[in-house]
Amino acid sequence: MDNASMARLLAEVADLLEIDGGDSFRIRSYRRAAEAVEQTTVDVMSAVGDIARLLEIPGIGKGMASHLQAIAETGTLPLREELLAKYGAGVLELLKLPGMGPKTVALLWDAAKITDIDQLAEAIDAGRLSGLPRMGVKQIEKLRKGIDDYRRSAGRYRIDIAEDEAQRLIAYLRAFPGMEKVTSAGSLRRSRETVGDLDILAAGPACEPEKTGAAVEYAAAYPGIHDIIAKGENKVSFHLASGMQVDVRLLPSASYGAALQYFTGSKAHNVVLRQRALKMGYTLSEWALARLDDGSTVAAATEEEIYASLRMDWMPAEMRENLGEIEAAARHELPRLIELKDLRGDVHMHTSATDGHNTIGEMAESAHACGYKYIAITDHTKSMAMTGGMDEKRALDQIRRVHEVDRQMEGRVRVFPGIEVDILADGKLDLDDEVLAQMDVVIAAVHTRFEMSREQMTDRVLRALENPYVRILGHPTGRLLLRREPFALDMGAVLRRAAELGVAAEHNAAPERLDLCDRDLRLAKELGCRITISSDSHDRRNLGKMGFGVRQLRRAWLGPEDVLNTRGSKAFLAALRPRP
DNA sequence: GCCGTTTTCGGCCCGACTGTTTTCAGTCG
Repeated sequence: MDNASMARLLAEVADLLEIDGGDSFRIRSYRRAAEAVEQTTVDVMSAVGDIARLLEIPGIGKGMASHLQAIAETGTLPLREELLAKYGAGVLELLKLPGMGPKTVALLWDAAKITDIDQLAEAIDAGRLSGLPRMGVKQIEKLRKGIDDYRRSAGRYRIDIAEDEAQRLIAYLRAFPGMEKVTSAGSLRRSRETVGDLDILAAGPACEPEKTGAAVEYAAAYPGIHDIIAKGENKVSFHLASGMQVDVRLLPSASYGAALQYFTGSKAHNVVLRQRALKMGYTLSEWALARLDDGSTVAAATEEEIYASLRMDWMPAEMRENLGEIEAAARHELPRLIELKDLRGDVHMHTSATDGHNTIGEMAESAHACGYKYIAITDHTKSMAMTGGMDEKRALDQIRRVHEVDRQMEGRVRVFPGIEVDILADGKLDLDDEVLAQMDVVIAAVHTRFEMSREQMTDRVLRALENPYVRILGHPTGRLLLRREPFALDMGAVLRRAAELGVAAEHNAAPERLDLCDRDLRLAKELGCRITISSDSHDRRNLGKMGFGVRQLRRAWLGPEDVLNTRGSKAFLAALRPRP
């Protein structure tokens, strides 16, 4: 078992203990241990024999070490089994509903014998919840909506999780002799934020027609399979343990490009492309681009040949949504899209002063190792109490330390003082202007998770933008993909005002955030609002991990000139709203 | 359940906000 799975088990115990009303400090120990196991570079599975190594991991003590040993041995731990037997596994899913915490789960379990989402939905419909403590009309309505949202989003997976699964499977398939080209297609290749199912294409000698038997059997024996949906001559479909559906297609090499084009989509892109082919006297399928009259193949082996035969330039998969890319490719006017290597700095990160794991110096060194020329240190402010957010005095101390590290780096990496300042309910910022004035990078961000009308939220952000020290609007849509409802915001109004004021909008590249969806990013470009991309790193190991974020930028057709941190440090600061 | 040297016991994390409470419990980050 890998660290991540072990961490998940510990986190489950924490959740279950919370429902059970356990000691809050003990619960936190399990949570901390879960985080520790996920973060540590120690491979717990191979270290369980050596208790001293486990104890070296901060947050793991004697008790937790023996739990880890139990997990390694049995795949679970007694406390978890005991609690699962009492409450059922469904309660863990209940916790994922917005507004549903351990106390409410316990209440529902206690008073209405509700142990999973289906039972909750049924109880709501039957009106069995009204009359329960703290279950007013609004609360029940919120739960009903939460269930709907949850069910709608279930079945789609965050891109980073899908990519992980795909890479594992691809590595497995490539190990089979005669399966040479293996790649993912579909929405994963197009870099959608979420992916419904995996499309994996494989070609090579073992995938040629009538020779696929052994390769099919091999694919169907993938260790991660939960159940097989279909198994044919050139296709195997199955579910993974996570519930994700996978289609593996075996293709003759001669048709690889046609299949890759076809299964990458999108559907809308393909429809228009096939119409274009027809007008030119061709027909396009997953097997080939062929002449209508005699059926002879025009192009099939590579995507480039197919697009070229349709008198178009090849385009990156991220663009294939029928949003004008076909016309642009036909006119040979496709824009150059931003690439990871264009980035020269990262301007949003946390240190151990608040909820990060590393010092300023460590972040600076890691940035240098990533090839960055500059970073900004942007810890939290005081109203983010749980993160140890900084008050004015600590913020000033932090500025001094940042300048010190900046000097020590001797120009290898510039280190700018900054802050991720919280926007309070009235639109005011959570730090005095005199302190903000000393920061190079002031990111104003909404951290509320409370329901607020679209108008209120928009108003709140607009007011914050008026503060002259704000230079970047942090993760404006506040989306936590697939987890909670995004808060509604009039993005048009906010981005337009930001553009007027010279405030840049931040695209948070952390895969679980990706705050600006491609639609918002397109909107920003349209409204002339500049963009920054940041890792929001809380750990130096996440510095440089901007790949998924950059792929979203590419989906919005953004080029290096649209994104501010493709510029050098001076040009970057100069491009932000001027400091008063 | 973890941690530490002022401690091997007694700390550990807090503020904003909502709903339903007429004074506060619960959720969230």
